[in-house]
Amino acid sequence: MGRTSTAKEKLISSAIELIGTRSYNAVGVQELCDHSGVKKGSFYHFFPSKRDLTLEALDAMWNMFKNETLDPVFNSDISPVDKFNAIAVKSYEHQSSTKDCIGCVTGCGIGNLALELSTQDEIIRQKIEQIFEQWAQYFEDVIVDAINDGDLSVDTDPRSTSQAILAYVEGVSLMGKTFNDPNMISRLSEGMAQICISKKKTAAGERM
Amino acid sequence: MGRTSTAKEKLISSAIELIGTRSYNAVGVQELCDHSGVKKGSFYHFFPSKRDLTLEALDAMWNMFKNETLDPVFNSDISPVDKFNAIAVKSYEHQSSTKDCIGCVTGCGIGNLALELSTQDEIIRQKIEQIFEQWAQYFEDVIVDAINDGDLSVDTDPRSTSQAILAYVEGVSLMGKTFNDPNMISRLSEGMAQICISKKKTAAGERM
DNA sequence: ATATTATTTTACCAACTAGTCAACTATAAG
DNA sequence: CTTATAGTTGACTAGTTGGTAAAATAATAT
Repeated sequence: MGRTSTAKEKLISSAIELIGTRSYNAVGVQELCDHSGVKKGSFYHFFPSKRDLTLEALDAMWNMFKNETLDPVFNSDISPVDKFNAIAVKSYEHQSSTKDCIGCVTGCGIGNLALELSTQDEIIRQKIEQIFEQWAQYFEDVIVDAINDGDLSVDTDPRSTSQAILAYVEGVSLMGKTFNDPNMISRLSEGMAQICISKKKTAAGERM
Repeated sequence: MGRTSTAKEKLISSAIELIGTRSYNAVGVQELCDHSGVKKGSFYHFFPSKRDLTLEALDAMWNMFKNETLDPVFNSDISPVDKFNAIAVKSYEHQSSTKDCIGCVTGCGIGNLALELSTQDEIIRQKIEQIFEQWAQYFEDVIVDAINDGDLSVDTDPRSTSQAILAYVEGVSLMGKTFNDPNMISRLSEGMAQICISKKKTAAGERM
């Protein structure tokens, strides 16, 4: 009943675009509305607050990333290494085309919000924590596979290793954004592979 | 001539504290002044803008980190691995005591500003890029030492490896802040060591 | 002791912030 | 066609933002 609207969806994609390329605090409700062609009264008809929009934008970002990147790669029938490589290639291509398009590397929209808001908004922090846990789960599953296939040492701890890989992915994004250089991302796959290598195998002889 | 003042120093340390635990855009000039016990007119006597304060705060953060953490560790006469371990331990201790003190893990103040402002303020982005380059240089030097000592494969590319380690350090900080858990940082040393391990068969040293 | 200069203070600004509200309008369902 | 309801609109807060201008004050070098 009543009339229908696309305002909510438009606001969410504007939030992804504007907050994603700048920051939460640098983008105001008014700008979000102008960019969406929505009046401020409508904004507050659909969202109790700017924070609630951001929470929904975070969900949308994560779903897009899952559907367009994670699921296609991790559901495909390729080797664990190739899965990491595929993620690295997709990440590079994404940052690279963003740079071509708007002139700057924007990094990971989720990681950006994580650093900006984790100490300021507990609800948003928890949402991002959940997203990161799901994201790391993709890595963990493939690490378990690799251990079972004998491609990785049985000494590898899947959980902490998957978190380390996610940390590395986020760190590389941060470097790419800071240097405004997509090429920073091209080292991603090599580093991910190295993090997987269990230390214990070399404990006897080598120092590092 | 004229009178002397500590206002500038007080403003810089307030900036490090307040912007470091929240964010650039979340902390206003007025709050910086109140926290320093300095009037706004004095603020603009010493700094042309909030951005200029931030630039000086960034310098101060980097110098503190160098003097208190990097130099003591990297100038000491311990093995490369132990140097990485020492950095990891100091990072953990710092985040841990911050959490005890103010209730949250704040991560790396420089990395926080990097993600918040890199796409918005080119001058600040460049300053952080320079800091990261100096920081990576510490890692690069020790990697070269390790190669010369035979502790690391001669195939290791010191430059890209040092950047990868810095990426990992920043990524781990990001995870620690997002999960609000200093224990995230304790995996730091293991990951750093693994990133150093060169895959001996890699074709050529890719650029970063 | 004075002139010089660095610093402090107060009051101010225009633009912007997130958020509110009540009147208005379009529409889908009965 | 009516009515209930979902969505739209524009005007409006109250507080904050970064930044300015000029007068007042304190210290220092001469």
